[in-house]
Amino acid sequence: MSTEVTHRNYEAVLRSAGVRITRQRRAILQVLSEADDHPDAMELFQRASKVDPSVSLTTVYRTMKLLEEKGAIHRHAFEGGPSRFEHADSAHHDHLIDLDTGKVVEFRSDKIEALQREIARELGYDIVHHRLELYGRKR
Amino acid sequence: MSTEVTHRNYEAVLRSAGVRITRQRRAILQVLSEADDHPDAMELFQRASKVDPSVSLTTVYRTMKLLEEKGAIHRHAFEGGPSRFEHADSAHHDHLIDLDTGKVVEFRSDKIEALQREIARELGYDIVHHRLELYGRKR
DNA sequence: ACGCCAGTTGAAAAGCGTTTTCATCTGAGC
DNA sequence: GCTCAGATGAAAACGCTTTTCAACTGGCGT
Repeated sequence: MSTEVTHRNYEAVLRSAGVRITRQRRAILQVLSEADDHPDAMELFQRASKVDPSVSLTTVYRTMKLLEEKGAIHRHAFEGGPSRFEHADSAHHDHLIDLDTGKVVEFRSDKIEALQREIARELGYDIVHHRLELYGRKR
Repeated sequence: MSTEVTHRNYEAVLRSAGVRITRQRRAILQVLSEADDHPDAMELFQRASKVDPSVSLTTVYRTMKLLEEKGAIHRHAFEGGPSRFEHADSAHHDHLIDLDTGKVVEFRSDKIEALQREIARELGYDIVHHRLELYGRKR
């Protein structure tokens, strides 16, 4: 199923980057492919430890850095907390963070994206990337 | 002139918060009121040190925290760098960061603001605050 | 199968920006 | 001037992340 495929994709990314597929990395990639939330390094470490207790937090950070450089994952530094990671294969979206629960909701607005590009152009710039985060509370 | 007025405003904010106006705070407030950029704590420390060498980095942090709590300044944590501060008295705006120079350009879009509120409402949320940063390069 | 060795590992230390601790000082109301 | 809660600087602690380093191992060649 798709978990398997995604998993293999991560491995393929690393393999084609010329890095070794170790026991620890396999555990981290599995956890990563099974995650449908936005885990931070500590959460990934705890989940991966259950798959393979030999995984260290250091290696989680190293692997995330690798995957980020290869473009396989995205790193988000939401306000006042550690970096959170998510698959890069999904379509672009921004985030709404629930201030009470910490829950992260994804959304997407082509209108806003277009307006951003327009504003940047007026200022004489091309956007390389952006960060749009809404912090709110349930009505 | 306006620098004086702004300076006095900061003092008034602190005074009405029941805190003491010390030599060190006066130096920091002066530097802050003369700044028209987005300095970080280290930059404020260096500028304030010239006004009064007895100012410490610790006190800069403490004073910024105070002013932030009182709503007199805004703190921005742009990607991969220390927090940067700016006066809170200007109208709301977002930021475009020049990836080559680090320069920060302010902009404002009521259309984007309205779309953000609309999106949050559709998701069942009220926005408490948001973060919109464009990272780009000169065309 | 086996050896080799560059790449990888965990543990510990270091890094970085920021906050906290603590003993000493000082602003500002009397 | 006195007084003392509040402020200070220096140093330590903090939280997250990266780096160092000696030991280990994946995966190629044989």
